[in-house]
Amino acid sequence: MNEPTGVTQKRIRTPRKGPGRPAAGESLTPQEVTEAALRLILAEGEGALTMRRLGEVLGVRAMALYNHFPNKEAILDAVASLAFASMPVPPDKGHWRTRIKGLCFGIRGMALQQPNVFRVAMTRRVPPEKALPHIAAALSAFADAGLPPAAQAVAYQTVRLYVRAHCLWEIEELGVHRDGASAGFTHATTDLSKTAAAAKMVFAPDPDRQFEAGLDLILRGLQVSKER
Amino acid sequence: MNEPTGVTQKRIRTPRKGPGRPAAGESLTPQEVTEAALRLILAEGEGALTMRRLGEVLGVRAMALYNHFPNKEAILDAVASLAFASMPVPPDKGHWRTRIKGLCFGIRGMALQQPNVFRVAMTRRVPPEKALPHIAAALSAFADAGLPPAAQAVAYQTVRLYVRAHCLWEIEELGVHRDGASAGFTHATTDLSKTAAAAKMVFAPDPDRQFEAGLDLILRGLQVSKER
DNA sequence: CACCGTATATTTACGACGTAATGTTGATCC
DNA sequence: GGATCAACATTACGTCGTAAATATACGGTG
Repeated sequence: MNEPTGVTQKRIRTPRKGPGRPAAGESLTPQEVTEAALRLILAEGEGALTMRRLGEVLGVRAMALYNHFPNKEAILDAVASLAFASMPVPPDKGHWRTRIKGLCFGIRGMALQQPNVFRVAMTRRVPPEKALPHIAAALSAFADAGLPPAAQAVAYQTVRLYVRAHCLWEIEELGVHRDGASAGFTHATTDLSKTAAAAKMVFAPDPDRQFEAGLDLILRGLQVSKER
Repeated sequence: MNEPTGVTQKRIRTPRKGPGRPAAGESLTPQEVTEAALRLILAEGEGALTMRRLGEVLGVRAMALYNHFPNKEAILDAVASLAFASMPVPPDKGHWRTRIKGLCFGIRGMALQQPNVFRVAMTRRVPPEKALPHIAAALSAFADAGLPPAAQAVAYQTVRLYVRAHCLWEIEELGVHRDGASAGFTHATTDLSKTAAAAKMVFAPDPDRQFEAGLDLILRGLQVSKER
């Protein structure tokens, strides 16, 4: 039940013997703490992030962390910001449609590769300036699509919410559980078959196509409102 | 810090004196437990749902609950199912568009009236048969819109994810916090004004219009794919 | 009526959690 | 070279979910 996950979390520094100030240049920084927390979450899920555990990874007792962060919440916020900053932002070149889709697929890529980190990043509220590159890129694309500002805002928010929800749903349904282990597809096609063959599709395991299809659906609506 | 919330949680039955089997007809049922848990969450948020606290409300020690549920997770799952069952399902009459919108607005209504319960219901995975009425109603409407089964599935999933994400975002942004208290609108219009006037809209406090606009955007795309 | 198994509760206890409060050390500055 | 202070350790508190052991009353069976 509590077996090691295979991913070994290296201690960054060997634990110190007694109390007192550490040797010169051996002091902890918020960056180190944040990155260690991110690695811990990446490997074993948010549930594995414990003050004691994080301290252990950093070669320090739990309470030492409170010199750099006011509480655990703040550490998680920092992790979320860091994760957000690591998401790709494609350049402002090409058709607006491909730009938007590139943005969305980039986000989904991170969701699939680092589901635990993604979940933390999406669950917490992140300061808007961390997301500013993405916002700017999206709005620029929607502007190039010929949308007036108000419609840009609606489009951005709609796409953003859809992408977020789909990715969270996908990593949840794929059984990437909160605490590291991964399970098989649950394939919830119980006896919905009588409702419609379509119902099967709703829970069917083709997330790639579903993601793109939903995205295209939204962008199609955009196209229409542009043409009017 | 620990002040009463104004909403008093009544004890359903007075606590018993000693151990042993309760008098006839005084035994707990899973329904009672589930409903009490829902009331607790409704009034004070998921964070207030504690085995001890729930037991207290039911006039019982915490461990007594383990006779009816294997663990706390199961109780939360039951609450989620109960909440899901309480969501309105409009009848299959009228234009498909108004039916879909009615469905969505009904869900959002519950989200705004019972944000804490809604969050629990949306956060946990609920057995598909509990959502079957909604699924059936939505698919029926999309079928009436002339969509083939595959497109019905895409439309359903897209709308579902959007509605869920918007409602969660809204109750989060409106400051209905996880543990009962409500804060003001944070109005995160820091210095994004330089990006575009549209950026302001993204975070602007008009959730009603935003919700409907996003929904219309998606349904507009649907209309197009129907006409082809 | 006496008896007993079973369902339901209480009691006690364990380990893990976040963190408040306090103690201890080494580096740095006047 | 003593005082200051930053960064750690230590101890402790209250809370959590829940495992294990125990006690009681009801429903059958003799």
